[in-house]
Amino acid sequence: MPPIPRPTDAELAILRVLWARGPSTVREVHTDMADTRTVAYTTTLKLLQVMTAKGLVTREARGPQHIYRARHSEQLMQRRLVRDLVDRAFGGSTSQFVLQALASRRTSPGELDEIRRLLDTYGKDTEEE
Amino acid sequence: MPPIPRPTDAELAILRVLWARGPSTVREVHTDMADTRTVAYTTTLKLLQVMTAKGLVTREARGPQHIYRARHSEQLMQRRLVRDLVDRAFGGSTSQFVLQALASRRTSPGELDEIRRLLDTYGKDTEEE
DNA sequence: CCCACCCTACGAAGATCGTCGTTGACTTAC
DNA sequence: GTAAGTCAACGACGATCTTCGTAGGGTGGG
Repeated sequence: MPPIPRPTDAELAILRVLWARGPSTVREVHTDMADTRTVAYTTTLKLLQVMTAKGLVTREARGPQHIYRARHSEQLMQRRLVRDLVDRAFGGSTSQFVLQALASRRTSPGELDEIRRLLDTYGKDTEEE
Repeated sequence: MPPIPRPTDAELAILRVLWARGPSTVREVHTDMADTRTVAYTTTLKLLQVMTAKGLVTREARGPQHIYRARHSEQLMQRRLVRDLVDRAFGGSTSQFVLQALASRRTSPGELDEIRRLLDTYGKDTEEE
């Protein structure tokens, strides 16, 4: 599959650990997720194997264990997910999308300012497809 | 299931038709979607039956056929989907979310202005769920 | 040497999803 | 009244997702 598949919920949870920790072993990913969800070690392992086959992560052997790392940056994957949702649920309208994002939960004045700042500094770059 | 389930891709496509058309028969939904995807009539019917069981749509009999309507407004469902994605992929950070939304595709100056206007007029209301 | 422990690999079970064929009921046209 | 068309219902199949048990290989302690 040349195109990068959309990660499932469980896969996304693992990716978030990898983005936060950087390259990690299965054990590290698994213990890091134990706070939230409780699954068997082999479940995490299997997920990572499947994700490797899908191209969502890469791995390299180090001694007896493997080091996994997210194949795509967090930002790039986030953009993909956002674009996907905008297309599927908003007919491609970014402004409608942002509107519902603001309305989806009470946004703090601090975050509103942050967003305003983003809007102002936005408009120059469009790299990294 | 008391909580409203997240619609799947196929279900969301049907919901979009219902939101655009208003209450509709299976036939109407099906022919309306024929432009995009081509599936058998019974597939659309089955989806609508499943969605009725899930509580995503309601239906009422009119003569030999049923009239289906989306149970929740488009905006409310959009907010749900957005909140869900913000939680799953952005750790709850709305500003990061909006940033990637802007970066996800080239946003036209018109839309940027529109978003700015939304930001200004935002900050008063916080009703509805 | 053998036991405990860690690692990967693999298969399989159960659930959900999308798809469609078939059936049976009801209407309408001849 | 028979044939054609429309409709809802249902079962089933293949694909995918998530979960876990089991097996097998390697390493270290006693």
